[in-house]
Amino acid sequence: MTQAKERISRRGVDKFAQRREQLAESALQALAELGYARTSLREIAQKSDFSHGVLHYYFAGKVELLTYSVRKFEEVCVTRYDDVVAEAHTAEELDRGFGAAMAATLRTDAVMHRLWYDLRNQSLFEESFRADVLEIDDRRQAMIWRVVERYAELAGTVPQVSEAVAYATFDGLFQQFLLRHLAGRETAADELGEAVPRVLKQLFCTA
Amino acid sequence: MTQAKERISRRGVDKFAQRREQLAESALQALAELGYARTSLREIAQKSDFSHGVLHYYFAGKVELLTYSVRKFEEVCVTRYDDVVAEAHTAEELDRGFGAAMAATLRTDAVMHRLWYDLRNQSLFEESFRADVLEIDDRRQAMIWRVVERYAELAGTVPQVSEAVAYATFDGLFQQFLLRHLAGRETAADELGEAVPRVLKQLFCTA
DNA sequence: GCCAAATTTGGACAGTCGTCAAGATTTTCT
DNA sequence: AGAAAATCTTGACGACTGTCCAAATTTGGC
Repeated sequence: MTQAKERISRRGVDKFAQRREQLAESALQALAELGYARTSLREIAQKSDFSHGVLHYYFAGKVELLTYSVRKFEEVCVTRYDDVVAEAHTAEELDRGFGAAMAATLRTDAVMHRLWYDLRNQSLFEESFRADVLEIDDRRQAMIWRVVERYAELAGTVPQVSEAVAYATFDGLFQQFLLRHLAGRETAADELGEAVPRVLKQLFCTA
Repeated sequence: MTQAKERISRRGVDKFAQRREQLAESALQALAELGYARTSLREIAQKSDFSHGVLHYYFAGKVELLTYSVRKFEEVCVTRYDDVVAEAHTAEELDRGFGAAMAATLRTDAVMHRLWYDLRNQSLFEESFRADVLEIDDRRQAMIWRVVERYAELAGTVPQVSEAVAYATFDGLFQQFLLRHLAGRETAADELGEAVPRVLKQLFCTA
């Protein structure tokens, strides 16, 4: 019997925590492929190199595994556009770059974002994930706001909408084109990349 | 043995179809409460006055029941703001009314919209609902566009965004405040009602 | 009121699910 | 190398799922 807390391997790396990472990775893989409703512990184990029983050695139960996986998911999700912000030197560079980055995300990471929306929705029904989901959502909102603020700086204007509204706008945009993209519309990513700069500019319009 | 198609009762009303409606209603009730992932046929039957076996008398299986229910759901969902459009005589009346209507929807029908987002997300994983979901989404988009067009008419301007972008914007807005609302933030509906008119006006800004 | 058709019930079925624990295996330390 | 601890496998459990069906019940035409 081993408690999770007091675990230090000889070489200083925590092997226990390492396995948890590894299993959470497999969990995310299964979730992204199948969706929350159809992902079982046995499916997750099959994506890993272990048998299904091992999950209860590293996690107290399904909810802890999934909660941990959601937290891990966060890391990929909340810093995506930061280098676009860092590298842009003009407002036009920024809005074009932002649009291109979102389009690229849609093209390459569609299934991961499908998972994100699925988990966020589950949090509307289940209390368990809600806190983590809200925290991730806040950090995504902050990520978008960094883009908006940088644009304001570069263009010498001030945003006319709140942080929440700016995030809701781009998130809704992405989700909409994700739906179209996964439904097979080839042009979805291009359309998104084209729409984003225009919407960004519009956030600064004085009505 | 009775086939569904050739069924006409004495009084002209189709009792078979009536039961299907009734059961689909119970299905929607269960789905809205529990979410797609946790809704079973026995749960649905328990919401109705029947036993679980009857579902296979009126529907070929679970997917047909759910598909039928999704279609029924559509009716509630795609004409919600039409009277706001009809009654507004000035641009200001329209944007205020639209905001108030969305806020009211958030307050009274939060669980139904939670269901809608859940089903739309399921369609990203399962082929079965996708066609119906896309059709409903198109009609919701058209509903939003009617508001935008009417506003253009009243204000004497022309919208600067496409139909898809306009819909994505308001849908993202609603979804974001729905999350906050269901997470317990009391002010969410008010904030939404306040944000909507401003966003609507901004769709007409020439960047 | 009778009989056949339509409808409803409740249980059985084959799977799958999360959970758990006993035993086999591997790793680590002396 | 041998003992102890950590790790992994395997099979079992009770509960739940969608599906199907035989029997019970209700309905409608005569």
